[in-house]
Amino acid sequence: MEKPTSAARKKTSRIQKKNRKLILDAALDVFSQNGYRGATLDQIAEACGLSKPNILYYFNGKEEIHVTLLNQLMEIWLDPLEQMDPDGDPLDEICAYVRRKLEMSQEFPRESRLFANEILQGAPRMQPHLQTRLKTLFDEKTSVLAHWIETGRIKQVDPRHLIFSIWATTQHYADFEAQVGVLLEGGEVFGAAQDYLDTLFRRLLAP
Amino acid sequence: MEKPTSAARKKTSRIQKKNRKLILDAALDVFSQNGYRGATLDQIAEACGLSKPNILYYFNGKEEIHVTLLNQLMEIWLDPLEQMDPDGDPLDEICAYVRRKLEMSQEFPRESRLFANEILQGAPRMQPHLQTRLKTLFDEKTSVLAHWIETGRIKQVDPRHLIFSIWATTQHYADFEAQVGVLLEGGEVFGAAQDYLDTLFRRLLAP
DNA sequence: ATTATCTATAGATCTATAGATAATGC
DNA sequence: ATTATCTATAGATCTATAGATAATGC
Repeated sequence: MEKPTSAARKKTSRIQKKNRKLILDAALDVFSQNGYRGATLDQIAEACGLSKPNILYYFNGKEEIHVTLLNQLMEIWLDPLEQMDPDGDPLDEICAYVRRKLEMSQEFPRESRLFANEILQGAPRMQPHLQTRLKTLFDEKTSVLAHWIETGRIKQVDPRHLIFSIWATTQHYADFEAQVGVLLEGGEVFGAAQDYLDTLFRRLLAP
Repeated sequence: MEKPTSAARKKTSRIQKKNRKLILDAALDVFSQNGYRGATLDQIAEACGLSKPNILYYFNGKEEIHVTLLNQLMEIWLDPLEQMDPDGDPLDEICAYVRRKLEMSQEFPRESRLFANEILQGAPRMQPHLQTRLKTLFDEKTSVLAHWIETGRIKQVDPRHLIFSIWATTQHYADFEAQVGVLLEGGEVFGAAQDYLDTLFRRLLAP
């Protein structure tokens, strides 16, 4: 009799999977552009071609859609930093990390903006994630950087602010795309950005 | 008989000025945290202690409040870059610019977030400003930077991406404060940020 | 038999206005 | 006389549900 909660559902049919994916993709569009409160189910329904009640058949509400997106996002988001290898060449590892982050801005600008929106609003739904998964990874990798500095393999800098500056410079191209677009007026953006950021961090860190 | 439009109003009484300021300050809180669509007149009314209809006595609607804020913001926002002196010492001028921008993040985080929210959503209300005032200033200052590079007073970089990276790294501390706060857990943030960014841009540019 | 979808609508929330009343400035 | 403020509410927009119907899987 009772409608199965999406969590308790046992079998997920092909249609289930497809429609959930459709909804999440449309919701990513809408949430990343309007923020949580600015987004409406109407917009999501329009974007994915399903009716509003049909969307609520797949998700228990607006918030559940948003939270599902943020949870998925966290994994994608941490991946590039996780890949930074403590045993690799320090400068190469850092520059490869910058490159991966910049590629994420190019390929997943909506995800970047969804994340920016959430943090900008004080991370009301993501703070638990930040305090656990992100914080753990951040501490781990700043230790790696600190060790590289101690052993003289890269120059002295504050590892925490180094990471912040990598995040800031790479995500800027997705989050502030509207501004970058106006100021550069056409032309290839990411190639030049890649060259610039590579130079930036090499000159900062090369011993 | 007709209610004077706020634009056409001739005299602005003391109460006028005070209440408009109260409203704009409250609106800055609300818009910067929730974005345009996420903000409500109720929240603004609550925050400034005036009734909703009273707010609409001073402004013709939600949008007018938002636009007024953005217009004021544009001036504050361009000021630090305008101050960069073509006749000063290049490296000092650039580092002083970085310092001013970082101070803005520290002293005016709400303004930074309001701006970020607007750009994140594709700058629907600010694009005209970007295309005129900002674009003009941007072109002017990238020329100055290009000239400094040609004459060998700072190292070779793409001036446009240099400015982007200054914006990104300095504004990050205001816009992503929720994240920075979780990861640094207390302690003085801006002093260390200032040192780091000074080092970053000196090592990038010092000839 | 279960899963998926639709129409209609309840109930909450929002922007904005109407219309009356209080406070202020000549 | 003009400026400032309030109560009440119209009208639009939103989330979510009820209840019926169609499509799919044994």
